[in-house]
Amino acid sequence: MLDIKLIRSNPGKVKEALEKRKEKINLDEILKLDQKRRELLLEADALKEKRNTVSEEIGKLKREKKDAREKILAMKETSTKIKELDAQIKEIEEETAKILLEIPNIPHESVPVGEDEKDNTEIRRWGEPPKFDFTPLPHWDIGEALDILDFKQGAKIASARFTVLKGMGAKLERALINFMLDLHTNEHGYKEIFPPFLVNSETMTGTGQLPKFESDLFKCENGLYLVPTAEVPLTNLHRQEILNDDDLPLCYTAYTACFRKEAGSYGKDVRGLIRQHQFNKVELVKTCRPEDSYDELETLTQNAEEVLKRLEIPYRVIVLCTGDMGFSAAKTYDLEVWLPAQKKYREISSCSNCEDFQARRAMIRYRSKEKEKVNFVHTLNGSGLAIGRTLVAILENFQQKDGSVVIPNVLRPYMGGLEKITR
RNA sequence: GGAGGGGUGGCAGAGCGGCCGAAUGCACCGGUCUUGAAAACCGGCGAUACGAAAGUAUCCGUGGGUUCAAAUCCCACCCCCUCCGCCA
Repeated sequence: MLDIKLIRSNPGKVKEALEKRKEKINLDEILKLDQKRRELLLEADALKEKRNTVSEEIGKLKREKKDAREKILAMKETSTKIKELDAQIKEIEEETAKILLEIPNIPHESVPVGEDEKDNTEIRRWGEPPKFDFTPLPHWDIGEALDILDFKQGAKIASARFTVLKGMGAKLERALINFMLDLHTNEHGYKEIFPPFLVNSETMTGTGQLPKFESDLFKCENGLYLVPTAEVPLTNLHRQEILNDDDLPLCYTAYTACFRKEAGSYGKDVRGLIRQHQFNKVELVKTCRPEDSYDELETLTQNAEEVLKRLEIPYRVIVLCTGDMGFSAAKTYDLEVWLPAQKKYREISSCSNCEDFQARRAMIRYRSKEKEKVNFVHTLNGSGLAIGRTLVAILENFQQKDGSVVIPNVLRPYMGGLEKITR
């Protein structure tokens, strides 16, 4: 959520920034509402002040057993007027909130301006794409041949975009989760959290999934939603709290299953594990002081990169352009892994600084030691990493001519010492 | 699912419809004392909105209602705790 004061004081700049995201938003209406609200507030406050003083006088008269009927009658009228004004103010505030909750974040000045993914810019590359003396297969072929991925069974027991992992495939998935959590907790200083996979609508609103993106979410009949990412529960852990300066930054990591409807992605990545309704992910979330957030974004991104380095999977880092960024983000780095069968880099992690956008929605604040002032924190999140896509990268990059797949060194302790998955 | 109890400031915990934004304790901040710290003593100490400021208004789980006036009375909902039932 943007600061209404920012919109009020600098509507031109806000509009310009939002246009960089190719977002057409009319700020006139919200400015008009804001103006009206302040006028009504002034009027209502004056009447309330009057009511407060007169009510006190009435109390005094009554205690002295004097007649207060005239004042009471006059206040009855004032009270009615106040009620009317309050109702109007409330309506305007609801209307304002409705608009404000649908406006995306303003991009950071360092973000390249662009239309869509073709305007994202590469920052760095790591590792060499492997050379094969045979035609590398896509992971779905490798997985089915090894009998570790079963797309048919997934479709049978659930629907399309669900997959069953079997045998060493299931174990590899589990190994990846454990390896990543161990790395982030033991070496990167994150605290491990195991949150609920279902959350309420306030929580979804706090991080920006609601109200605008309800159609992307699975909703239960009791009103709870399945989490689309652990970013949601982790960031909301401190919703409506005022945090202590000394406790920042808070660094959390969590494994959760993630659930997405993938509405609007018909025909995209229909084969394989790339785009599923349910997938596993280890997430990184930081809550920090505003002045630290861009440094924290760099280290968070490096923490995610470290996973790929240890797994020896080639990747590149790109910075998303203004037109390709998510709703809540001010700046986003994507990590993309090399997939030999597609001969392409594909997204495996997205690391964002949301600045105070989510903090303002979720009312996450901290008390600054020096200034003795309450202020919004900045929130960051990143995948560290998406498990299913990491499994894809391993299958495709470490495939052998005989159809087997070599297990990356760091995962072997998690696989009971297994070096290779064979039929 | 059934029965009972309860939601007040960072925490604990008072609160006759008007003198309650709210006692008190702890925590925290500043000061005195001390070589330094602790203790003791003195002082300060919620958030939000509007406003240049002074200030004014609002907030006692949430939403409605009664009243000139609600933390306090009424209604609905949510959450927590205890007991019973069911269950991994």
